[in-house]
Amino acid sequence: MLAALAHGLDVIEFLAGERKPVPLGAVAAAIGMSKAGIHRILTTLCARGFVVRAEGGIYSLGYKAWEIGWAVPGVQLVPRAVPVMQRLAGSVGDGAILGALDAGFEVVYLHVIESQQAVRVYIDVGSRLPAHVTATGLACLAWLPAERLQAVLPATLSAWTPETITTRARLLKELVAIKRRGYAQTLGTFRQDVGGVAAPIFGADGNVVAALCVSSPRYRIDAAWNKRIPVAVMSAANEITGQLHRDPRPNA
Amino acid sequence: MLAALAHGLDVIEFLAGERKPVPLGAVAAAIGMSKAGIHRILTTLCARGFVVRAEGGIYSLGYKAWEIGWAVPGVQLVPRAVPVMQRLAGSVGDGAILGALDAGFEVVYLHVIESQQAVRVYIDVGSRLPAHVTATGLACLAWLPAERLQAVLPATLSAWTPETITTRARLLKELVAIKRRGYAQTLGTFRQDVGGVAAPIFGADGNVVAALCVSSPRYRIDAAWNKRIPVAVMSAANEITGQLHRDPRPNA
DNA sequence: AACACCGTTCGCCAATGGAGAACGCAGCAA
DNA sequence: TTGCTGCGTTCTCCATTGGCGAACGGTGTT
Repeated sequence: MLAALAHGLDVIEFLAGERKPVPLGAVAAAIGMSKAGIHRILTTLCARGFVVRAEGGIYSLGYKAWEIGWAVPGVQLVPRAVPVMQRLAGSVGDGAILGALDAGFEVVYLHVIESQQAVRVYIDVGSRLPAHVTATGLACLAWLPAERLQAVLPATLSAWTPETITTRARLLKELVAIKRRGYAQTLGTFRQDVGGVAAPIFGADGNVVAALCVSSPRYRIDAAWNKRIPVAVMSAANEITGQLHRDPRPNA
Repeated sequence: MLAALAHGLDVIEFLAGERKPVPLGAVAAAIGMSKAGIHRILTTLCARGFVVRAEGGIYSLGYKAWEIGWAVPGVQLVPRAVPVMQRLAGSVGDGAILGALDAGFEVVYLHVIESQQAVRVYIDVGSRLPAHVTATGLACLAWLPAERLQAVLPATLSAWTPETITTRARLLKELVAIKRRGYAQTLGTFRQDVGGVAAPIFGADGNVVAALCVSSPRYRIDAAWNKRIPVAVMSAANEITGQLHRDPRPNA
């Protein structure tokens, strides 16, 4: 491991976590390095535009970092998913969430359209959850080629609530059911009072690239909800898939 | 400058430019380092999730990079601007672009809603242009506090077309006019056959944080366009400003 | 079967990263 | 005004470690 590079990434991650300009001393304290060392790192990062330096030596992430983020393979689907998500959120009256698998068994949220309801489910763009606790994750896993699934399945599944799927057998069985049904549904597996429905989005090569999810507070999930939402989510996800097939860009 | 860190950033930028998985050898060739060295860099980046390694040693950017991008101060306005941009694009029948000042005198495009017209103006999210050639840039500059403006004004203004503003005097005069008028308008200053209208978006602290722009092929810009578009753009920009004031998040 | 072409590992030496101390410059208090 | 304190920055030096060249091991090709 390259210490210098690793420390630089530490600094970037720290600044990202802070989400606001930070003085040099605070960075040094957080990383556990001398101010001199941090100073050199920040100087390098500034020279490359990853960090910007304001008067008096306070530092924050620069737009270069944003630029890099957009170049990650797979995220180009976001701009094309947004209009569809917008419409979905409007028609179901709840928030819409777009997530993808990363690092094997984790879900990253790529985009979020917030619900207009007073009581909403909050999810941050860029946040991560284990795949087996969320509808989004289950939808991605269900359509993963069998050997890829075996490769990413961890030895143990963490229990987030009493209702979380924690055995490999139950998970596999659930994934089969999801694939047959066409969508994933969870109720209380992530937080007890939250449920969600998710459907897969396929890239031009036919592989799952992401999943579209509508999640809602549990008390709002009733027979009527179960009748309307899955259909709406699947049709929206299919629409995005269709767009990706018609007009496949460099990546995604 | 930290060589190790700088090389790591080189690799990240290179992968970002490629926008698709790349074998180790190609990275080494592009950066101009030994395969051994690149290997260590990539290993470090993988360990931190900035890069993902596929079977057989081909590498691409990981979602961690995307996550970091969302933490850049100022980009949080994007999700809230998107619905408004969507509506704007729909009503004017052309594309909408959101851009912000970075590195002093550069405009970075934070989000793009593509026009549905057959003939469109293409702009990539994350791409950069000098502020003085684009309506977006002029709008940001016009509302910049005077001392900030002086600080970022470069000695010379590059000429992109015969119509580009290239003297400091003309630029300052134009900025005053823009501020009075409430929006910036360019015609042929970036590319001869492109024109645009942009209006500023203000953060909760009252400073310009970005500008909203509608740009169009020159031949479509006529009296009717000039009547409709500026008003629509200003009202959309104001709407975003209003949202930022009502609900100021951690940053932006 | 021999070859060519990858990515990966190994070992070595000099370059350089990082600590600590010294510096300069604010803002503040006496 | 004159110290003092808390910053960010600069300097110097030694051990660390970064990066190279070479060797290795796997794959696919001729």
